[in-house]
Parts: sequence; C-alpha cells; structure tokens
Amino acid sequence: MNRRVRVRFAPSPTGALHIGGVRTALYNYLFAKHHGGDFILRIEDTDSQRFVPGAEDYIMESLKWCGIKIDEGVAEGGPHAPYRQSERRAIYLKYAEQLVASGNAYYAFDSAETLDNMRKEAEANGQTFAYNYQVRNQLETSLKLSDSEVKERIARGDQWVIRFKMPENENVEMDDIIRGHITINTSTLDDKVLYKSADALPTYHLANIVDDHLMEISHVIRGEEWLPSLPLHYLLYRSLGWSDSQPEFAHLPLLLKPQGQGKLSKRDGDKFGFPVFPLFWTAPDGSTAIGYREEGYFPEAFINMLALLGWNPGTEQEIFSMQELIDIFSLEKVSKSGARFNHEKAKWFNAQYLRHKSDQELGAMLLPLLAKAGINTTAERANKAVSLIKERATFPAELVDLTNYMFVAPTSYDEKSVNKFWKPENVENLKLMAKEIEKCAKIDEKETETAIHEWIVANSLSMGQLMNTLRIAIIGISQGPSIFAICEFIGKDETLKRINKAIETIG
RNA sequence: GGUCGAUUCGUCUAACGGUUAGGACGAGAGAUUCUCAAUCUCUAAAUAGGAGUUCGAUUCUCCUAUCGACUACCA
Repeated sequence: MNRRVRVRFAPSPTGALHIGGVRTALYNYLFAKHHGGDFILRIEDTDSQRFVPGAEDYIMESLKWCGIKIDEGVAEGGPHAPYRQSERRAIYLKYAEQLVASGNAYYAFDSAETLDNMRKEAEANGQTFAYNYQVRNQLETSLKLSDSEVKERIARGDQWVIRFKMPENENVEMDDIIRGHITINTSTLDDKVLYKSADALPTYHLANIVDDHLMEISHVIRGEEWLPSLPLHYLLYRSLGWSDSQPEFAHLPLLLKPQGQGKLSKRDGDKFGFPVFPLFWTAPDGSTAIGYREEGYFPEAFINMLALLGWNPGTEQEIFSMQELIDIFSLEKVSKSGARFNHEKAKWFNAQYLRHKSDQELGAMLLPLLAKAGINTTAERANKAVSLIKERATFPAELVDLTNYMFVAPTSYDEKSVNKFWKPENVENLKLMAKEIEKCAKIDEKETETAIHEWIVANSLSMGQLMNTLRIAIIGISQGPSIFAICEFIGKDETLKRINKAIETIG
C-alpha cells in the first residue's frame, strides 16, 4: 500500500520531556521528512490525575528549540483537530461501545478496592493477580450480569469501566520494523481497561488506537516500553475492523542511565551531573532541573548527539545537519539494544559546532556576556577576540573567561606561572624586550614575532623563558593563544603599559 | 515470579556467513608550539559463556548467564 507517511509524537503532559522523549520525537520527525510526510503532535492527556500544568508548553517549546517542526498539532491545528485527547473525549465512547456490541469488550463494575484486595490476596499466596479469562466470569461484569442488570447499574450511576476481552489462547503474530517478527500468546495477557466512566475518558490503549486510525497515522514509532502492549493494539485494530489500515510499528531501544541500571527517567533530574531535559524545568512542587539549552548546548549539537544515540548510518561521518539527517535516516539502521548516554561525547559535539560558527555569530554571543562582566567593546573587537580562542571552548559561556584579558589588564598574576618564569634575569630581559617593542611602529602578530625572535636569538636568550615572562605580564597566566596575536589585539601602548604594570606589581 | 526484548573495546557504534573485528568519545604516549588548548601520529581496549549448523560463524539455531522493559480504572 502506498499511503502518505504520517507519524505522530504523542507525549502525555505529566512533566518535562526528557531526552529519551526528544529522541523519539526526533526519529519520528526524521522519518516523516525523509518520506515527505507529516509530523503530528498529539497530546495524550487522558490521565486527569497526572496532568501537570505547563508540561504541554514545555514540550512544544522543546521541539521548537530542537528545530523539529510540527505539521499538525495542538497549536498548529490541522484537518484532524483537536489534537488534545481531553478535547476529543466525545469520540471515544462510541468505539468502546462498539467493541462491547461486537463481543470484544465488556462492562466491569468492580471497585478499585475489590481489585486491590484481590491483588493483595494473590500476592499473599505468592501469585500474581491478573484480570483475565480465568477470573473475569467471577467478577462483576456484563459477561455475568444480565443485560437489564447492566443497564440498570449504569443508569443508577454505578462506576464502570469497559475492558477488552482478551482471547483465551491465540498466537498474535506481529511485525516490528526494528525488531522483526514477534509472536505472543494471548493467554499471558490480561483484560485491559479501555474506558472509564469515572472521568469519561478512554485509557491510553483505546485513545491511541482510535486517534491513530482517525488521524491516518501510517507509522507508529515509539519507545520499547510499549512493546508488551503491541498485541493488545493489534487485537484492537482487528476488533474495530481496521486491520487493513493499521499502521506499521517500530519500537525504539531505550535510553539507559549513565551508570547503574534502568532506563533514564524524568526523576533522575540532574543528579548525574548532566541534564536529562532539553530545557530548564520547574516542577509544580517547585523543584527545578537544568536543561541543555541553559547549559550552553547548541540545538544542532544536541540533535546531532541524540540522533546518533541508537542510530547510525553505517558510515564514519559524525557531524550531521538536520537536513543531512533527514536525507539519510532510516528505521532499519536503528539499533536494537538500549544506549547509555555519554556526557563527554555530548560536550565534544558542542565544541565541534562551536568552532564551526562564524566569528560574527560567536562575537554576537560574547558581546552581552562581556557587558555583564562590565566590559564594553565593539562588535568588531568581539569578533576578532573570539576568532583567536574559539577552538578552545566548548560552551559560549566560556568565551568570557577566554577573552576578558584581551579587554582588561590582569589584576592578579597566576602564582604557579610566576614562580616558574618570573625570575630576575627574565624580568631584566623583559625590560630590554619592551624597548625593542617600542621601536616597532605598531604590533603585528607575524612581523613583531619575527623581530623579537631575531632579537632573542641575537642576544642568545631563551625563547621559552622570555615569551612566558611576557605572557605573564600581558595576561597574567601562561596559557592562551599566541602572545603576539594578543599583543596585536591590545595594541602597542597597552602592551607596554601592561609590561610596566607587571614589573611594578610583581617586582 | 510470569511474558517479551536485548547482549561487539569503559561508552556510542561498524562489519552480504569469509576483515589483521573498523570508527568516534574518553584514556595513555609522542610530535608541534612562547604556554595552555586545538591539531597530527601512535598505543592499549571488545564479539557474555557453552553447544550446534557450516569448508568457515560477531553474524544462523538452541541452552545458560546477565541486563532491560512490561506486568494499574498511568502513559
């Protein structure tokens, strides 16, 4: 069948979107755009208990920051609006009832307490309680009760749910684009709740299938945690008579905690020393978590890093733009096993992207940072300063520390460097060098360096010792880019001033 | 416990059933340099274990182990 590719990212607004969720969204997006299809954002807020205000906006802002463009969604609208399940509540009941009518589902009136007790009892006996074919006939369901009794209880206002009537013993044959063929026998599955009268909302399973069908979703790309419910979903499509238009499935490997065990979870926060969220997040209880954006990650670097966590094109290329990712992405190349996130590699990606930015871009980032530090300069000067140090930085915030000595003279001198190089004979020679520098009309990185170098050789002095002494005088520490580049940048007068000041200060 | 899934250097990963098992991050060494980075070169580092199929298994099958997911009127 040659149908239009339509995928959806369907998070529930129960908190911030963590990087595993962002990656799921990214793979959906890449797949859709690779095939010229649509990327849809659907909000699955059928759990009124766990709804978190602000989460939905957070999700949309995150996707926007990442450069993932939504074709249809809660904010964008679209032919299948609304895209928020709580606003679609009128749609679902009729499908649940249809399933009851066709004998694939039934009403159940058991109270939460009853089920809880049964669960506890089973546990006490070392067994696991499952609401399935073995027990459903003994419980308060429309399978046992007469039609009139059922109608009466519903009319009376009793709370009820509709459960799927899982076939007793049937092998469900499923195909997953990433995992291949999977078979599961229904005897191991239970009768899941599809709809609950308490809040007049469907559960995930029903809402998901109904909306995917109605929204003409062609491929469901989601996390591996959904694999166990895939047979239910297959059966739901069949029971609703939608098998022919059922989407294809791809279950993504999980993102694991950096150490220890388990999948990365929202609650991990920043306890590992790196963000698990794309953006800064303030939870309803007031707790906060750092985000990649605020840590100084570029969205392109973040996306590049995430794309390669569980997917690989099979070549040795590592740096990809969004468009390149779209061009070569394929689900077949997604790996099957979970990936542990590596913070060092993430930083490496960011450093790569930082150095490939233009001096103008980085200069524009530096300017306000300098201003904050009380340094005012021109865009031109900032651009030039940044060009000298950009391959030494990982994050834009580091740009200030790396360039501030180009704008202000050092106020202190690094002790270690001073002990190593600031020796009496070096200081004497530095004074002589200052005289040489004075002879130059102006300081030019190449010309002055050549001149000073020749002067050092002619006087049989040590290049290493003298250059570092000069470096301490100019920037206060034996680090940083070419010292003559810095001298050229600050100019002849400032260079001489700093030399004198250092001699006065250090002695 | 049950069901399902996964398993290649520390980490992310590559390898039509035939490679000295490749790359990247990180680590170590060297080169370069006025210093520190960067850069370049080099080094160490892996097919979970056991059977089987095959002329030949990282690759296919089975068993074991380990890890993970799921097992809610949550998604």
